[in-house]
Amino acid sequence: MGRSPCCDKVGLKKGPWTPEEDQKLLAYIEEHGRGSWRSLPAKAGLQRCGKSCRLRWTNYLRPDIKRGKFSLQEEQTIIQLHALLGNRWSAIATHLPKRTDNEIKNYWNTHLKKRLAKMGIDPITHKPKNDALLSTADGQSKNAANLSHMAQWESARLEAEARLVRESKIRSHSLQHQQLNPPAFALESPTSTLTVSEPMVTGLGMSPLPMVEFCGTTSGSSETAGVVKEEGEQEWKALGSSSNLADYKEGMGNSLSSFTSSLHAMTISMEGGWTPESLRPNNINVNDGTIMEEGFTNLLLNDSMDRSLSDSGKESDGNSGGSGSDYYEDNKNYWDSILNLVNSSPSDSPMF
DNA sequence: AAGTGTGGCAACCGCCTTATG
DNA sequence: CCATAAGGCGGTTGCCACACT
Repeated sequence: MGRSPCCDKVGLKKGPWTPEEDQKLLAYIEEHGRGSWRSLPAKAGLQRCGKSCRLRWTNYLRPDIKRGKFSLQEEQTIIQLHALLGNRWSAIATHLPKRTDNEIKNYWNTHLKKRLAKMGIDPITHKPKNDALLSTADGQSKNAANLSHMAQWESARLEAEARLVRESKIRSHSLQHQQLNPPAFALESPTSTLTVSEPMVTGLGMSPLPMVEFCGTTSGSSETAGVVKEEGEQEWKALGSSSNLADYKEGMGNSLSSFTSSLHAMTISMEGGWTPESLRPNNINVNDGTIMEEGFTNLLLNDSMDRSLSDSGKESDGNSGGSGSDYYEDNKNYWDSILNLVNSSPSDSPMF
């Protein structure tokens, strides 16, 4: 019944890995491949449990890991994907080849979360904090507008989440289809497999939407998707023609576009300040190709600026170590660069 | 120079899902 | 179909290095 008993944990070493242990694990995997993590420690001569070996390998020893400082581009990707996916680090890591979910998680917790918090952005919901929005100089009319904007913000986020759920449902439905008709295109990373099918009509009132799938490397998912994995593979590889690559890029762009276009809509509505007029639906033009980035940037910066102004005379809290205008410029550039990424065509995006 | 505080990161823990007999 | 182990994932902890007092 069931599998053979798990490794007994008596006498197994814990804590930091020594260079000797690393060498043993590396040597074994290079020679034999990963195989079963449970049996690996004994075969490799390690006094560790399989789980510990797997973690050490995936988070540190894997040859295709990029270490060191995160680039601005990577930061942007993390922030955007976290807005969409939340703390699904493995899913986020799918879009950052050579970075592990653990590394991304640590970087988020130690750097990005704090930075967003400092800027008055709730790192969990990715929307401006209530007090930040409500701390504007003049009174109630703006408060009402701000609350409306917050509702729109949340609405945009929920819409994106709903779309993800829809796609997930479609995915499960399409797995059978894929078994008969392998996907037109597939990407895979050492830790996950991503497949994209041809665009399909996904439901009532929805435009054709390429279907994007995120599959773990659990045995079966790759096979189901019609992808053959190679152990020790060091680079992502694209299976398919360049035209299919274009389809994939377009699909990924559409996948994220729900959330970002909603942000853009809000951006436009915010332009010119927090006025009731700006909230009218016809002021929201999602299809407008020219996105007014300044509005969103200003939203992100309003809080710090407001506080900076209202606290004039007081010492700044050391957010940037510089003057208020320096801080404003830094943040503005930061968020503008994020918006540039969002607004650029998918083919321009380094993400895709 | 010594003590203390803080940040960063590797590793562990526990839960959940998947695979297997 | 059920029980159970393996694998995967996210949250948390603990250690180490560096900064500050």
